[in-house]
Amino acid sequence: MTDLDSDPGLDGNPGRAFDADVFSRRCASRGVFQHVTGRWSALIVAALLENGDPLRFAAIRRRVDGISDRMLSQTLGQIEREGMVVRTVHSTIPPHVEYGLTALGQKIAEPLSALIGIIESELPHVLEAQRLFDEAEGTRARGLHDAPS
Amino acid sequence: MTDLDSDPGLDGNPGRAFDADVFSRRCASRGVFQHVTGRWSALIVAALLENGDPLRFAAIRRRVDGISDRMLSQTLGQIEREGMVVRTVHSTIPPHVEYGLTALGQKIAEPLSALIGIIESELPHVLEAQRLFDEAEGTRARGLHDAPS
DNA sequence: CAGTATCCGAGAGGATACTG
DNA sequence: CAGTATCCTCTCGGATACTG
Repeated sequence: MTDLDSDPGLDGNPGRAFDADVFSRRCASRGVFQHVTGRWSALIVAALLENGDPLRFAAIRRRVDGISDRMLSQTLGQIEREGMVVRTVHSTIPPHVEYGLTALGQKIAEPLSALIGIIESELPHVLEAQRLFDEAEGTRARGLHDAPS
Repeated sequence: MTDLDSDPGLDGNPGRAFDADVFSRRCASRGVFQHVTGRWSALIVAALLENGDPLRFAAIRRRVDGISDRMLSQTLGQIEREGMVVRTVHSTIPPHVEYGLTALGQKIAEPLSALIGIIESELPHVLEAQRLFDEAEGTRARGLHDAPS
């Protein structure tokens, strides 16, 4: 369970096999999962995976449409801390900073990228489902929705 | 791009191939992506996928540790609206309601489940990366972190 | 059992301005 | 260019209480 309290080995033993469980509220993996699936993290790592090579700050901002400087900086810091991206600074003027995926970052990014592909291709079905659902909203209270007994 | 404004076919044509792009702020797929990767949706559909069969309200609440009645109800409603789960009511006393994945829901759940598996198995590495990162915080301002010029 | 209604606080996140 | 700092808003989501 990898409890945050009665912790059997969170302290520096990365080789050990944990029985991590994101479904448990107090497992550390839950927090990591929340971050990864956060508003911006997923899009950023997916953008990096899709690009293949490292990207510069401004390039990521351009690709991840709608993100603010503040959130980009903050989110990059977070996923860097979690070992998913590496930050490389070239001390030139003007500064040149690149962000690239680590091996861990790639592993994480792959299912996210797959998810994005599925959502994009299934979007019409989702929109249609929403339309049907909302339409049925008006049709309420007239004996429906029951499973056959 | 599937703009929400100059919309070329969001109105009831699920067969048509869209050029949906989740990286575009105004593409409808962005919203769907945000919902799917929301705080609870991913855990719920993953729980349903893992279980195989439909689950009852209380069973999901038990599995998705920490979720409140309110958020479970709200999130189920949302993903039902998006066509990922089906709600089946058996009009008995006490009421018996089951939630099961649709085909679409399964497609979505699969990469999420894969992501969960990766995070759980890589958790030790993430924790170690965090430790190293935080440790380096103190080691600042002494000429480091530069890429070789 | 399976929800809905209401209230409320914390924090995610946007806008703007400033810096190395 | 690549950020940080400050402020402020607004949504998410928890607690609690009630219903069919």
